[in-house]
Amino acid sequence: MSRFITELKRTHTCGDLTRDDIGKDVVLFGWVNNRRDHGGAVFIDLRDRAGVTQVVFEEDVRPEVHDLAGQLRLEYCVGVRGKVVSRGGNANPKLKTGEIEVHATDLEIFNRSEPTPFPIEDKIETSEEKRLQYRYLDLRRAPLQKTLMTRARVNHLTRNHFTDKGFLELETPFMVKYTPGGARNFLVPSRLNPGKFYALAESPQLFKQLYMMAGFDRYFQIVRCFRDEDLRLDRQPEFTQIDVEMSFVEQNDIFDVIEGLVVRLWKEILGVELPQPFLRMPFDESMAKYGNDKPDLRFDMPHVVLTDLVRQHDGGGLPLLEEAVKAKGIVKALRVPASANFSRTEIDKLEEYVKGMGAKGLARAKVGEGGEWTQSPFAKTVTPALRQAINAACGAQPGDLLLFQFGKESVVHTVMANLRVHLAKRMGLIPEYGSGGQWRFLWVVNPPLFEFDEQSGQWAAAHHAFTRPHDTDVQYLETDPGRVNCYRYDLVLNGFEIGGGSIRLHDPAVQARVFKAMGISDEEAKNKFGFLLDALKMGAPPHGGIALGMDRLVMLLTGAESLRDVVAWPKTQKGTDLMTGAPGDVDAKQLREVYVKSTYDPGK
RNA sequence: GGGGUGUUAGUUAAGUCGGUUAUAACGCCGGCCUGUCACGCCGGAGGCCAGGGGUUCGAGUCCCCUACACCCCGCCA
Repeated sequence: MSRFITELKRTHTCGDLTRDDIGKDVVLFGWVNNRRDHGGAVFIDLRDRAGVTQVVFEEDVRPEVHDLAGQLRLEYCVGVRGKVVSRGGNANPKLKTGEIEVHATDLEIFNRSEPTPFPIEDKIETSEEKRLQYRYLDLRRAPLQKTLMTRARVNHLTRNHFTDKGFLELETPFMVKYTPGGARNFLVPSRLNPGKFYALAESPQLFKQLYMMAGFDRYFQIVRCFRDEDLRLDRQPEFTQIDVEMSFVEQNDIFDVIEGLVVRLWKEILGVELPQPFLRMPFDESMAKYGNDKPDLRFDMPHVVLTDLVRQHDGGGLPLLEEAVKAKGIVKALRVPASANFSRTEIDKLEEYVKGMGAKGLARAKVGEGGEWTQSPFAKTVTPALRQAINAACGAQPGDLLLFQFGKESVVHTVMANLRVHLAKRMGLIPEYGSGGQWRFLWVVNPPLFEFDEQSGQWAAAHHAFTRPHDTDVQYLETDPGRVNCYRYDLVLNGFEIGGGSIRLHDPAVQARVFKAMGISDEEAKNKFGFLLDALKMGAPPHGGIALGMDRLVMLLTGAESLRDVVAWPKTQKGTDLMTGAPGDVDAKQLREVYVKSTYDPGK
């Protein structure tokens, strides 16, 4: 057998060797990244996760080793022993190790490789389907290796940060009792308890609060969470949170700790000094100017709210807008500067784009030299007064294009929020992916505690039922629930929500009033959250916390195009694993064992 | 549940107005080559054009359905 591994231990990685190592006898392990066979000399680029080193096999040194080297092909896994030699005038400046090469005296092929389904190169154009099917090959590629190494550093730095600040890394169960509200849970049938189910934890929320009640004071965990919801570019069914909870704190104390972590990560990983404190923006302002609670502030282009203006002008000759306002809808405009120079075809495409999000259309107006509107469904009927008022509100200049949405608030916000970002990408204000080197962090603060749920006709918790209302708003819990704002906060970066949390409600009396406002009876509350309500009654400290989306942080730190590029083993948009075929069938016996019967009918 | 984009050798792409043998590059196989690093040169193999149905004398190309992947809406406190 070979002396490699047992006797010949690895002395260096493929990224280590420099001019300082010339003359050394070294042992390298790795994969054949490229080969160039010149007959009498075979050149191999040997790759491991640290880098690439050129290895030379010369016929007149060790003929049998040279012959074996002739058999090498891409992705063969090999061990090499040889001498480090200067490349002199043949140095390759593209390689970290480019000043040297290894003149091989021994070679072992640990394993040959069939031709891989796609090349193991930094930039490939292979379909993501193929990449996910052979994920272990995709992960051999340097960009993904770098990303996962960055991910490991984020984990490490996070543990250091919180440990330094006196936090305890404590664990919470994944298999928990189903609690209503929030994300849909994955269910796990209980074999020992027929007909009963566990839920996979969508977050450690309740348990971390209970840690506070147990007196642990400062908790953190880098923890997997599970949500059975539809996937997106930035959403996976299992994902990782940096989960934090603290006792005896207010909102600002949470911000300090988290900003400290983020600043540290950006400094250590990117060498970027982030300005502190991060911007804080009220929820209402974010909704008005950007249409959502996760604005991308790398560019401006705010929404212009025209609802009141339309009302003041009694519709101003625009019956559609008048109707929208009367039906408690809103009217918004977006000013596209003349320099963007959209063609008619492009604007028609924009209209198709917004229709896909539920818009009825995309009303527009081109602003003329005298402020008049052309190419607009509103041009003929709008009163000059309203037109001028809208122009002024938008800051419209001749040649600008105004885009309008009106109607139901939620639709207008969704459409205009997405349109704003879509236009910015088209106008080159932000890159299609990645940060463009701009890091616009902000805290979105003071959102309402409740949302009105039209389906049930009830006020429902906008976030969760244990968020602490502002003390000054508690008085409106019974009379005007929509007016109650709360200590809830989201950390936002470049249009992505990368974290969210709240100060929790630790006062059982206020808690009871919150449940009442949501139409939840004492009995119902006890049934659903009894253990937590009990805990609140026995010396619960004031506490609050936050969870950061660790995968999203890494995605933004590395400029990855999607969460799938920062998760080692991700799921497809339908939640499947193309490599293993999960989720898969189980046989009838397994189902009987857990007292489950499938109602799925493949014929339907 | 809805809207959109895509699917052609192992891989990435081309394929005209529907026309007879579906091209190319990389990879793969065989041969040559001692300074390459996107090595080079000569030769070769490789295709259920995603699947099903339809229109047609004739379909990779036109139509319908399905599957899968991706982006978005809904959903995700």
